[in-house]
Amino acid sequence: MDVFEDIRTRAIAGSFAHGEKLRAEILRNDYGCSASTVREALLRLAALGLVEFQEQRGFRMPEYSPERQHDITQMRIMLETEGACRSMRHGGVAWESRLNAAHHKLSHIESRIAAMGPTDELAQRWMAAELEFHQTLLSACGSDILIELHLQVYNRYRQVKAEYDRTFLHVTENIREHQAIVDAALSGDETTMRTRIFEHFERHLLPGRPVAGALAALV
Amino acid sequence: MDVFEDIRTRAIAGSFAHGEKLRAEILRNDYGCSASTVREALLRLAALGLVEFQEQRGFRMPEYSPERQHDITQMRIMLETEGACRSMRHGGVAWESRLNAAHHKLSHIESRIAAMGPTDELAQRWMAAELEFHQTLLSACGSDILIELHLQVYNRYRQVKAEYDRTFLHVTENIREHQAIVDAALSGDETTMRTRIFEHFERHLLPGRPVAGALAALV
DNA sequence: TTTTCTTGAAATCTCGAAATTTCTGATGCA
DNA sequence: TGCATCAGAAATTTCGAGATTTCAAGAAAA
Repeated sequence: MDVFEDIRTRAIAGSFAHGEKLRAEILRNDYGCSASTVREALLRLAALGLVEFQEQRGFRMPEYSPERQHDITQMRIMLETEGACRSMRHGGVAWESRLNAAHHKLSHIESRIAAMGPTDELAQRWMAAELEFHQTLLSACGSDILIELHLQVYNRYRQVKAEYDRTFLHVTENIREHQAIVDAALSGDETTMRTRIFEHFERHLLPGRPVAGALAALV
Repeated sequence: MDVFEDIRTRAIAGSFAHGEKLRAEILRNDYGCSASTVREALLRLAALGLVEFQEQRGFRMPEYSPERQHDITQMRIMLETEGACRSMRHGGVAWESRLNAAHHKLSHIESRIAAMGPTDELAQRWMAAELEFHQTLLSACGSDILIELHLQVYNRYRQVKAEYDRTFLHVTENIREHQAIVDAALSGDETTMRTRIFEHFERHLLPGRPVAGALAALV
């Protein structure tokens, strides 16, 4: 079993509490491997910001704070607007149809959740489809490093919002907002795209707080 | 000795050739520690993008390509304009004077290099002062994650430009461009700041290539 | 009561050897 | 020659034990 991948998933899905200590000696039991192997996985997660590492003091989950959520959300808005706008320029029809397909898959899952409530299996499929949609949005931007940084921020976002996600309030709004983003992509207007992405994230920002540079014009 | 820190410095300063293989068994000799300790350091560097890691195939330095340089430069422009503009809003006089001090220190070193040529000791001090200046630029932006991502990108940039840096062509232009950025900070005009940062990096972008979203307006 | 010291327990980090996987190049076959 | 196969060598990864450091609780001092 891939220890790194599995711990990463758990760290994102909220299996560990905020601030919880992660002991290699304990986690090894879940995987039947040595503590060193777990330690290796944790070190890599730490470098991605999903786990905190202090020398001689081991690993722990990051603490939750509203400021951290605001900060991460702002960064997602920034990276996704930039990436989406670049994709609009260089992606062409191929990109538009991939985006459409990703949205279709996602909204299908979201409708079922809205109708029958969130089962574990649906929640898991939603996680994958949500990531795929947002990655498709950036996929034609032409910048490897933008895509890489976005994945880092996306993972941290999921981690912060883990328990929020499980409730699936706002599914209906989500469907509408995602659709609005797809429409913006097809319209070809970058300002519309920026606005739509901002609106998608707006409710996760702290109210009454100054908003980022390039974003300010949208408010 | 801190193995991680030292290998990081070497990876940035250009001690290793592009594409060179990094064997833990070899590097351990430089530090008198076990291969596992070196491996741990390399894993962390890999997660930062300074070293490439492939499962069962070890570590190697990233290959150089003009596209990679362009990509990293664009990302630096994006993150630094964003960070600098936010700092201008929230930093106040305290930030302005810190920026002034950092620039003074940097330009002092740059003048000496321009006059007497780049000794090893001056080059090392330049590296530290250059980083400090650009970090000071972002230091009042209020976003931990922006600062963290910027450091990642900055390190990759240094790595890509390692041998270029050692020549110290353009020292004179650098002094002028850094001064122009400080002036923009004092003027309080964000558009000026964006332009100045773009001009500082312009010569490291590929000519005749479409430029990033928010940047396009400046060209 | 509060602070500092001591000390045993627990956690973290390092190590070298063993297990596993990949690489190399030599051999055999078409 | 060109291609597949198969050792042996080399590199990578895993492992558990031992060394080092931190943590926690109680005793001594202020």
